[in-house]
Amino acid sequence: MGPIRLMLTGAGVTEQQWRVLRVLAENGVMDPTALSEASCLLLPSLTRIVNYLEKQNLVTRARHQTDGRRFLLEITPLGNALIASNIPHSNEIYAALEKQFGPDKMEQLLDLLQDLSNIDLK
Amino acid sequence: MGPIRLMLTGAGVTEQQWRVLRVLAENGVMDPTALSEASCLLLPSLTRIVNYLEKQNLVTRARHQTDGRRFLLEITPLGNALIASNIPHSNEIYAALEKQFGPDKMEQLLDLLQDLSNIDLK
DNA sequence: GTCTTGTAATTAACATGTTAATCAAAAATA
DNA sequence: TATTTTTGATTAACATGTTAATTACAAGAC
Repeated sequence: MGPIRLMLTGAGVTEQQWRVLRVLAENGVMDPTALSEASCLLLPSLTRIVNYLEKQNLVTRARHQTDGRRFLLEITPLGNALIASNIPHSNEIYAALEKQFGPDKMEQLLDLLQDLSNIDLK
Repeated sequence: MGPIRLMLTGAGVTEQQWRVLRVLAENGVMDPTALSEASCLLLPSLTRIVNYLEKQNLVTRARHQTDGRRFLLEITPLGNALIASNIPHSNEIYAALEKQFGPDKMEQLLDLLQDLSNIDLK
């Protein structure tokens, strides 16, 4: 995935940081558990990533109003700007990949992977 | 992949260490470059893994006779014993997965992944 | 209300992923 | 042959993956 890596290097974020920001941009406020699920990251990794993104003023962390265990994460305007200025290029790269691979094959592949991940051995 | 992780924990190795040992058991003597390719690891990761496996007396490292830059890696009898005593269980797990997923779908999936990895987005 | 149990998130410790820099040895070139 | 270039492997630095332990708070049971 060379082109994607290039785009991310230009944006100054890693794959995982990009994924976290993109999910937050799409979903608005989320708690760490939901965000980790949606961004395919384990909680310990997400904790470190959010710590870093918070220092860069790309996301904010606030305590939940009623449940003192939970936190609420939200992307900042700076974070949204980073996404907005790179998402077109990102989408172009994905579209080019899908076109070259074949939209039909892409759909087959995603279906098969979904089926595989639903398997519970035993 | 819970069952595989369980097996590996029982054997006392990680996924990557297991892969390196298995490839060496199947292919005999290999240099780091070939081994990294065959075990899907980048060279820096492989270097660390081989360092560890060498300390555990699971592999040996020797200089190449004619090319002073290269090394020759080989699995030890202890390493072979580790593989031999766990490979039957490993094969059972894979067979169960293939059966539950469907051998036809498994083949389709592997073919699609191979095609995808062959794509070179210019 | 106290005690127990469960849950959300973090921290700790170690292994691997990733890119760049380094080093030694081989190969190519003048 | 001396110089340059290339190659094989390692090291360095930082980010993430992974499992276990820990902490703080919430919810239930008594």
